[in-house]
Amino acid sequence: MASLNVGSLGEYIREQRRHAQYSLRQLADAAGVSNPYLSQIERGLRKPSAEILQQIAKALRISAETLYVQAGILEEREEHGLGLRTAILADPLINERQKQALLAVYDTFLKENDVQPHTARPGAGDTDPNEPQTLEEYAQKGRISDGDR
Amino acid sequence: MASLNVGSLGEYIREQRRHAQYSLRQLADAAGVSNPYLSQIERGLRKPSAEILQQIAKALRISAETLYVQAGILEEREEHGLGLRTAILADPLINERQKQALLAVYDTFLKENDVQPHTARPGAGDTDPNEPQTLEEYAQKGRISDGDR
DNA sequence: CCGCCCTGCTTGCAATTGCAAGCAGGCTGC
DNA sequence: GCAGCCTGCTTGCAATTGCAAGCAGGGCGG
Repeated sequence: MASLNVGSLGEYIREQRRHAQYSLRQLADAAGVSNPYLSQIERGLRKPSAEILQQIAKALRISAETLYVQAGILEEREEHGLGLRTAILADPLINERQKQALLAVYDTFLKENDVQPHTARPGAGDTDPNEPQTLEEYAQKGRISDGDR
Repeated sequence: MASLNVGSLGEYIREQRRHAQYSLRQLADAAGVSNPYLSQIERGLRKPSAEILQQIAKALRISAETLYVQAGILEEREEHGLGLRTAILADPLINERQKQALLAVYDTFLKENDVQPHTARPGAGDTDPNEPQTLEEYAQKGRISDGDR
C-alpha cells in the first residue's frame, strides 16, 4: 500500500531547514508546531498531517507541493495523462458551474464514442463518423448565467 | 490559523463521488478506507490525513492536487489556463471535432470571466464594449474547423 | 409477511498525532 | 568552577484518527 515515505520526507525537511539557517526551535516556532514534534518528523518517527505539512512548507518558504511530492502524496508532475476530467476540475480560470458544464459536454462525447466514463479503455480510438447532436445544444447547457468575477 | 476547511472538502468529495456514480461503500472500498470513516469525512466531522486524501483522490480519478486545494492545503496554481487547453488536445478518448467543440466552449467561458485566452495581456481598458460574438458562433467555429480530415 | 441486499449513519475502541515538560550536551563569558 | 543560553532529543498524556461491528430504513422478489 504505497504508504508515505516518511523517512525521506523528514530528511528533506531537515535539509531545507539547515539550508535556511533555522534551528529546530526556530522553524518549529515559525511553523507553529512544537519543537519535539518537528524533531520527530525530521527523524521519520511520525508522519505529519496535511495541515502540519502545509505550515512547515509556509515557514520554509517552499511550495507545499514539493513537500507533498517528497512525502509521496502527490505524484511527480503527474497530469496530462490521467484525463481531461482532472484537468477540467483543476483549472482555476473557470468557475464550478462552468466546470460542470464542460464535464457534462465531455461525458456526452464519451457516451457518443461508446466509452465508459471511468473504466474507460480507449480501444481503437477511431472517430465516430456521425455527429448525433449539434454543438449548440451542448453549449446551451453551460450557458447558465452567472455574475461573479 | 486558517485551518482546513473540512466542510467544503467533504461536500466536494461527496459531489465528486455522486458524479462518478459510486455508492459510499464502493468508493470506500476503492480508496481502501472504511465506509463509516468516509461518511464522516464527507459530512465534515473528521479531517482526513494526507494519506487518506491521496487514496480518495486516486479512487475518484481526480488529481490529489485538486483535493488539497479544496481542503485549503495547497494554493491554486496559476499556470493551468494553458494546461486545460493542452489536456483537451491530448485526450485520446474524443475525436478532433469534439476537441474543437470543447475548446470553443472553454474559450467562451474564459471570455465570460474576462480572462484573456493566454495570447495577450488584457491591457488597461481595451475590453471591447460590444459583445463580439455569440456562443453559437463560437460553436460554429468548432464545427467548420473539421475541414481538415 | 419474511428474507435479502442495498443505501448511509452511529457507536465503542486501538492506534496515532501533536504537545508541555524536562533531559543531555556544547559553547561563551565571568 | 558554574551561570546562562544555545543545540537537539525523550517522556508521559490529551485529543484525534481510522476502523470493526452494528443499526435504521428503503426497495424488490418470493
